[in-house]
Amino acid sequence: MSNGSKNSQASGRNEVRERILETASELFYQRGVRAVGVDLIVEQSGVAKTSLYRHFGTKDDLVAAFLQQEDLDFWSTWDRVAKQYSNDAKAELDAHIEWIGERVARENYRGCPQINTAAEFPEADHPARKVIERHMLEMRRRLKTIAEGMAVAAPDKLAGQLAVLINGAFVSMQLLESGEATGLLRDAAHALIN
Amino acid sequence: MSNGSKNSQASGRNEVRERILETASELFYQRGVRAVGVDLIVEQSGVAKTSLYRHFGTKDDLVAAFLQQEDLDFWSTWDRVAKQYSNDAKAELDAHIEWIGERVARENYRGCPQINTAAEFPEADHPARKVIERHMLEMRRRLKTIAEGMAVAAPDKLAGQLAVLINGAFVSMQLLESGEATGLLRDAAHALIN
DNA sequence: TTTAGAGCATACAGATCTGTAGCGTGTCAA
DNA sequence: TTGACACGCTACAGATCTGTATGCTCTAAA
Repeated sequence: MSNGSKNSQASGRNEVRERILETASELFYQRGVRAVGVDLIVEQSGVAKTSLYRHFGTKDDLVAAFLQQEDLDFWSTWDRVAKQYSNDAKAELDAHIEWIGERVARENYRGCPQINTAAEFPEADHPARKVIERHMLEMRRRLKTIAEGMAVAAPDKLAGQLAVLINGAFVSMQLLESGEATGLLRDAAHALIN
Repeated sequence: MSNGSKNSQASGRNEVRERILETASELFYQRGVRAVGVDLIVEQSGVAKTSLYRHFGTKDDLVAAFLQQEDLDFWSTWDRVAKQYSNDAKAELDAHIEWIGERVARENYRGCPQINTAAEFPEADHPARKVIERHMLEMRRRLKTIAEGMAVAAPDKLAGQLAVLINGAFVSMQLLESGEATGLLRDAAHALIN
């Protein structure tokens, strides 16, 4: 029972915190935040409830930490791809569209965590809200940089269109065939650029 | 206190049912479904809890009824607009984009109810799921009909792109300026058509 | 006039939720 | 060796959740 690893706190200093966050992220994403109680997170991560509250204070803060981590991972993938096309904005955009399209087509894909959580927590003062807003603005900012690299007439406008398009792909699993996303996004993006 | 109207069941035969559904819809949409308990709906609609359960069976069924009603209203607006451009697909599309853009810019806009609820209820067998899927497919179907009316090369593909774009607008309040949606959508749609 | 049923009100069962208290144990640094 | 602390475990407080039971009133139809 409990968990496989038997080291209590030997290896990493924040091993417990990470295990909680990982378990919570998986559950929050797959089932929805409000559908997952802290008791379930505690049970599945094999951790004491007191540890969860020591590290995160409240469930709302844990939700914010979840989105913060997702945000970090998302831009980390973005950066890794961007690095390969440092002087070709058009190719960089295509590459982003490709991995995003692939991600959307994955088996257990459940949409963008930021968008999903925004749907669950409308309250403007919820700690997750700040993370979500930052994430959205960052998306448009990065797309604008790429648009500027392509020397289009209105980079900010194109960035907005691309951002809307990408967000649309995140929430349109129901009406896209499996694997349709990448091609659809790419063709749409090219049409918008011209 | 309670409710203004003092007629218990005089006027409409389903007046109680409608009052419950209206109140629930408002609350579900503004606060999120899981955040709203049936007790709150009962209190705000000035109705007995037993009446709620007599009419809707379970909360999940009430959620499905909520989405069904939203679906109905949405296509009702769509049809009213479509009727005015029965022989001009391009103009019809522009008109749809306009009212959708306006809706997205509204003060208390909180996104598409279908998309929001899908984020809250991943379970494939939830009664709301059927409604959501139907709604999404209907969106693409209607856009395809319009695309065919415009005699483009690949109507279904264009319909998919437009549907993704519109869904994107529904979830991108955070990154669009107020009033930016309509113009952005229209220009993007025109670019996609050519 | 009687009867079926729609609605209201209250109370409650039973589950689940977030968060805390109290206590024992092992580790690491002083 | 001793003290600080992170962690686990159990139990619980207090709120809230969905759904049901019970009993009353009023209306509409038979």
